[in-house]
Amino acid sequence: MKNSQLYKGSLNTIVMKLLEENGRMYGYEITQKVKELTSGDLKVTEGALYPALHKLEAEGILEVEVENVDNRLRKYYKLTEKGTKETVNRLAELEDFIRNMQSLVQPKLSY
Amino acid sequence: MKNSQLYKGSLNTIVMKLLEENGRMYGYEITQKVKELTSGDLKVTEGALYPALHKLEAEGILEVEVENVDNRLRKYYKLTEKGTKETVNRLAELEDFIRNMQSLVQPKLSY
DNA sequence: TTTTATACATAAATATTTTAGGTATATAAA
DNA sequence: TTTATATACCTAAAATATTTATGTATAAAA
Repeated sequence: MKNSQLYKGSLNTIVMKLLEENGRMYGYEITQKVKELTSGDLKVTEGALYPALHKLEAEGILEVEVENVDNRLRKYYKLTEKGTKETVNRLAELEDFIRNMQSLVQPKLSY
Repeated sequence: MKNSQLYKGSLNTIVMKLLEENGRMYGYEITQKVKELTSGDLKVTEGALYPALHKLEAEGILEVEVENVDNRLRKYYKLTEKGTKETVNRLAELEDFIRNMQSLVQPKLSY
């Protein structure tokens, strides 16, 4: 995703949260949305994203709707009921993670 | 480290910051300190920690001083000069990471 | 007409961590 | 006194996630 190792393990949470916000999204759209929301700082690579989407679908977290737009394939993903519940947990874990990291390193985050 | 994937990739940063704070520490001490600072929430496993310490040492980020305390071996690690410089970068990356994750997960705060 | 953008995908290599052991001493509990 | 817990190090196989490097194909822009 980036040259920082820190993003490892955060992709699923990012995807799930974006889908919770936006209802349904397709893979390419997710890569663009992440770039936009982080001012170009974070680039989700396709080699990471597509396998992640497939795995979340296999786990019953996401479901897919295939559509054809302008002669191009699009696979829209959205959270299942199970996925919506699981997203709540993931976001709580993210909050714990950020809180714990701040306890450990106390970065000066005075924005 | 935990059942949350989010901590993947953060171990080096945690270790380096703790050593920056505390001058020198030994492995077991690091595991206890992390537990303490996160109120028992985060447990650094030895299977992750020791290989990480060895790798940071091999990279010239850390250096080691072996001592014998109460008939038990202790390997004190501290940052090298290179390691101290590198720690500044890692902490900046962590701040970027946290800021980006907050942009992604709390988009409502961006306006 | 060549490049860029859109849109999907996989496979080998790499990196990190988990899981599951192992050795050994000191102290507290049963 | 035996057992469990705490201290203190370690590694190796397996699991997991991601990077890097490709591949296919259409549409639009330079």
